[in-house]
Amino acid sequence: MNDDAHLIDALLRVMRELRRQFDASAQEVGLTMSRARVLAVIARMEGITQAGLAHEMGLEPPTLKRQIDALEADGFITRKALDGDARKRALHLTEKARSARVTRLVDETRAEILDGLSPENKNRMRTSLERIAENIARLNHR
Amino acid sequence: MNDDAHLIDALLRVMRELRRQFDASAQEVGLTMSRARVLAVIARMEGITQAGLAHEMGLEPPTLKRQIDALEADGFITRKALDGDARKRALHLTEKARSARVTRLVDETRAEILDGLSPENKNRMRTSLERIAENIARLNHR
DNA sequence: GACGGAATGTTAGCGCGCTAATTACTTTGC
DNA sequence: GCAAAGTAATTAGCGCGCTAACATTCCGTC
Repeated sequence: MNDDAHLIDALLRVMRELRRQFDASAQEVGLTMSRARVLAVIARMEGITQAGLAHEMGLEPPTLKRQIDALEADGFITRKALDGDARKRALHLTEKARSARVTRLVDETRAEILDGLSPENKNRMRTSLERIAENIARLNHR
Repeated sequence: MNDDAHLIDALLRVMRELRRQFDASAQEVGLTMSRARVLAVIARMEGITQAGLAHEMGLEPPTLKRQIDALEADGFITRKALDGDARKRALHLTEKARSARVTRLVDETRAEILDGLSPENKNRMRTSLERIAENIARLNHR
């Protein structure tokens, strides 16, 4: 009971600190944690649409739109019109976003944050998180 | 490597969903997750100052100030001047905040979200989170 | 007792998540 | 072929985290 509150407190606190640290690192290349994550997904799925990206990341389209605007303004990505459907816009990385600096810095920061966690612990954590996600989904559909 | 990215993605996603669900539940009594957490800490430490509360929760004072303003405006807490120090202001719950509805709803929502996680899994998660927090702190002081 | 530094709280301004509502286009069904 | 329904992207507006900068009040030292 009280322990449960403590666990959720710890989760929230760690997530805040994680974001803060990641943002501080990402600042070196002109990014934030959220924007770096957007780039990472586009790198995996070049040409994806905004709706597709929002679904892939579990974000709402308006949230994503602002990141995409900022990333485009800063020269990390481009929006291209699609032939078949005038509503959709395909997203692509620029050379700037593909540069080793960006990807390496993100990878290194992530590794440092998870340093010392055994694969078993990571797997257990993933399993617990999935369970929590299921619980929330169940609550949601009721 | 890629698995680490997946783990952090899962963490971020679950935290977003957790906040969304908690906010939806808390709306019934006119609260949000963040504000419910503030009330919970004040309940444990009646008369705490804002700086003390910020430290206790790991939040920055300006972040807390807005929650306190809102909670005071909505009649959940009161600010009282302290005798010895004209800078400090002590925080107290009102009867409204102490009502069973508020505390029970928060407890129930938390329990539902963590339903089905064994004590061992919760402990392992806490341990892993502590490790991550240590890693972040180490990065920070460098 | 006056001065400089520390602590408390506040203000201003930004990033990132959300929902609700709008616009433009596509698809479906009659 | 056209109206209705659905989909992609956008706009507007809110909550919650942050940092930077400021006023006020204490406290320690001289």
